[in-house]
Amino acid sequence: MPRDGTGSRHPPNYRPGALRLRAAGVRAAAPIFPRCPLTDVEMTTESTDTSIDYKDTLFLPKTDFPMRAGLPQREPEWLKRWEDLRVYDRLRETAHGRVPFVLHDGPPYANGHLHIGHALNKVLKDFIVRSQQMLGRDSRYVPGWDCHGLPIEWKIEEQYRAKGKSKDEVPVNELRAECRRFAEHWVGIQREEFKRLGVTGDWDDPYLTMDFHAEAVIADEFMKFVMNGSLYLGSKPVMWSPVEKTALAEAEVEYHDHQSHTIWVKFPVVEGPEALKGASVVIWTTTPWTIPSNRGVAFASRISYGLYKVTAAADDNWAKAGDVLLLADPLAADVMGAARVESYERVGDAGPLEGIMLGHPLAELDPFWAYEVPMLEGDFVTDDAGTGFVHTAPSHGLDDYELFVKNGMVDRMTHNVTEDSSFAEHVPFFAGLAVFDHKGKEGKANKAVIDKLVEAGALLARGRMKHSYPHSWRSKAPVIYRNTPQWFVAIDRPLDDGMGTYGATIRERALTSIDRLVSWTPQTGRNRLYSMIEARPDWVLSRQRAWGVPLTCFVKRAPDGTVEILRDPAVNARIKAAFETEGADAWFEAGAKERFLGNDHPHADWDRVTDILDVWFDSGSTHAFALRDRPDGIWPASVYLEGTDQHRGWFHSSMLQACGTRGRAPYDAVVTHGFTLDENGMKMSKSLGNTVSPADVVKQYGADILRLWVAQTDFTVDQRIGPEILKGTADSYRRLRNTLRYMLGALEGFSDAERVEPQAMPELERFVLHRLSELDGVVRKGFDAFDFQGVFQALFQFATVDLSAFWFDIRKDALYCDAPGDLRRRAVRTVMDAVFARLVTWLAPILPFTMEEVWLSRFPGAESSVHLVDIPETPADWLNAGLAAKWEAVRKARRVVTGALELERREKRIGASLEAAPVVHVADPGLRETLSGVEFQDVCITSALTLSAAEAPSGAFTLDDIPGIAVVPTLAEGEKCARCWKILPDVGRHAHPGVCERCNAAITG
RNA sequence: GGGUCGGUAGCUCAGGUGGUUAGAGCGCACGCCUGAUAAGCGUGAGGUCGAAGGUUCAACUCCUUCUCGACCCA
Repeated sequence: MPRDGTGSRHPPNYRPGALRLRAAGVRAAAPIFPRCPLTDVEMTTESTDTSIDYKDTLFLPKTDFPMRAGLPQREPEWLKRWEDLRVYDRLRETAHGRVPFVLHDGPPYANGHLHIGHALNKVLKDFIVRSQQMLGRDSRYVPGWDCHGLPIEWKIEEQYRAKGKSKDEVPVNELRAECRRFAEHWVGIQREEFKRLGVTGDWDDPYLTMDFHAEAVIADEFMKFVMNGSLYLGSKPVMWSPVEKTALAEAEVEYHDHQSHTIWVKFPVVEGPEALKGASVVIWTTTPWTIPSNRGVAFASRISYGLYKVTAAADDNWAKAGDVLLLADPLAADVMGAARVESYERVGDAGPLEGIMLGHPLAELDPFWAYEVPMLEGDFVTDDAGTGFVHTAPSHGLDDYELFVKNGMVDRMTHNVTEDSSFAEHVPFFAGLAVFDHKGKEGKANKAVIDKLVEAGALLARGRMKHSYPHSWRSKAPVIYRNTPQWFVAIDRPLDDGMGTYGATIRERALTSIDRLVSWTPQTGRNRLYSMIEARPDWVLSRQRAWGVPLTCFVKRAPDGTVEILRDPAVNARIKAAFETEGADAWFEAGAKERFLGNDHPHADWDRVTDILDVWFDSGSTHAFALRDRPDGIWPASVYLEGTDQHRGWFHSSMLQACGTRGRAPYDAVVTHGFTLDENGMKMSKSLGNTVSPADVVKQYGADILRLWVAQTDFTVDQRIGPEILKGTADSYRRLRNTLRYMLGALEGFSDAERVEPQAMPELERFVLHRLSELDGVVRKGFDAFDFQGVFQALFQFATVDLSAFWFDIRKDALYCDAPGDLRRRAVRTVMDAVFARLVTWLAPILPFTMEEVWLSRFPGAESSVHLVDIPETPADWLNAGLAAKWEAVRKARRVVTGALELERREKRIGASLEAAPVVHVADPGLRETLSGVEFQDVCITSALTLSAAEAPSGAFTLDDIPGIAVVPTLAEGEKCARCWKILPDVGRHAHPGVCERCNAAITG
């Protein structure tokens, strides 16, 4: 359709509803402007003064704030600025005396670059730290690093091997020094990577678990366990590589297929109900070599067991007619099949199995095995494979071991297998025979055991099977479970330490803390930690490694095998003092024993323990040296925040450690986040090529986009990230950025002199104040509940729906065209200023870079920073529920008008809404009065608008969900004001010929 | 294999104790504006609420099973 660009542009065939309106005899109830039916409108009139450009007389938004952010380039500039301004330190000075809030940092491990999980974690922490600060607290954050441990030690060993050296040739403290250098290197790198994300904190003085003070405190905390009697020397099965003759951690193990023997073995009932006399319990195992170390048989009471009698079998068969076997009912047929039984019958139920005693299958051959084998309830027993009974060797399996711990039978641990997986000298028949040889190939042990079982008549069947089996990832050789001496902390031993408020034992204190002292976000975390701590066995503290804090204690071994632990505060004090100045290396120096024992204890009697502490003890102790011992510290921490995997990790070890040394949890609140997956909800992996690294996001989009992604996601469960999602995040960012940009433009030159009191404002502005007050509550509550998603969503919707699409759109006219002294325009700018002050500070914890840019654009200055201010108070009396309800109704009515205009636009009868002057039929008198009081033509952005009490003519526009309102569109009468673009009848009657009355006055001044 | 948690439009999320045609924003399509312009406004199309059973007058909401995914453990 042709356009002349000068005024009204009604097509010749325009058929307005006005005719119908007139025909229906409707009279406008409250005409705002004279209105004329469209049939009376003349065709396009040439404007008389097209030569005059009134644009310069308008007050258009003015700002240098760029529409496009260029975050990747510009963010480093803000970082530099914050560093120069010493923002974090300055806040510490000015916030002194406020209510303290301390998020205690869970230390990441100092190796490798950051991945997306690190970024999520630290950004969430930063949301908390910044929001708490701006909410009026003294919010401190000291980042930390976990520096000891196996992964770093391996790296150094690898370097040695590459040079053809063995780590055994290297003096311990030389190795430790290498490890320290390695950790230092990565702490430096990670620190810069974290800072790049905009994370604020005491980056100049972080805590490291390898700081001398930290090592001294960790040792000191350990010695508290020595002194309170909870430490003991025990024995526990660990993954053991016979080839390398070393224990392996789970991470050092990989699973490959392995060909194993399978055997079905009979254990005769020697003590039990009459019905079971002469019967045998049948077990199935893939590790025949563990049979000589058998100490029990596990069953599950939820499984149904039966007594089965063999009625026919070949004469040369191991299973003979007349044998009575106990088997799980669902598995009986399988077992009989494997045993090549020709026929059998079920002769009865097994009955209760608790308390039944079995004999060892090799007991007949040698008194070595003449002990009772108890039947024990084990919840790990299943009836989907095997026999429904599990042969239990507490020294060679974790389930087995824990079952014995649970039943108080750890004294029955065996020591039958030596370092190279061969049987010890004291084991009859098998001494010297190995499970795996020095190359990891099958040894002679399994075959020998099977032969002896046959000889004893205890074998029911045998076979071979291929299954997934753990191997050393270094030698690729299969591993075994083997018990080794280890140091434990007793979880259930009552501690006489005067800290019994929440329980006598570590477990009691932990469980009470979980229930009564700690708040959980999300709530599911409570149960998770509770059930873990409720069920966990004693804490194994010792590792046979070099890079860590040693178990600083001395032992005396008595000839009967018992072990005494030295408990001397003077010795402990010497150790701590040495560590403070020299670090834990002091323990490994020559002469350390003599130095620490001093003259109080015969040096020959005592041995120095050379194991190092589980790194979980290090990080579990961070609350002692990073909170308690820092001048800026408080205890307990306000909050700990980590991934859900840390229920098993840091939350757990910190809890145990603190319950042993302080009698309660070291935190008041725990926040957990899920894991970050790819766009399809799959785990990220290099091989799948679906990884997203924080560095890539920062480079492509900027840190604020990554932070925005965090804010938009529900962090309490697993989140997704990927190209499409990030693109969406960047879109949201742009939308928000432009809204802020518009405010900057609209506020240009605003001064206090312009301010208007709320009472003097139009209702629309007071409605916006109401929304601010409402949002203030949402933001404060949301930040305190760590609900960043809720906060951001509320603010984003406010910015797009209430501001951009509604208030800004309506008030553009006032902002651009009203005279500067006009009360309405002043009210708009006053409210705009209030919106700005809040929106920018509310968003500052989430988008620190962009909000700083926005802030500086308005308040430039060398000392200016949004991060030095608080979220402003919002007057409670801005809240006005009545007004909110009223504007809810107004906006509904507006929707009907815009709907009607849209139809006109579709039909090409209008373009801009200012071309229209609709008649709005409102059935409800109350609503009609409301609309007449709010300058509804402004709200609808039409040049004129008529409210009518009359019944709507048929054909008037309505919306199903908004009854009682009908709209008849008509065209605005008059000429287009060359300045405000409204079509008004008075245009041409003023000194400035092409403009309306208002504009004429505005120009004239 | 066990335990825990989760699966609502293309994307990010809302949907008290079960109750009218399942909502929002973004994106997309279309239209408008051209004085927020690599912007702004409007309208619209998108969902068998992971699947199948069951309880109920009524289920996205309760139960069971299955499936997919994640974490922890084995």
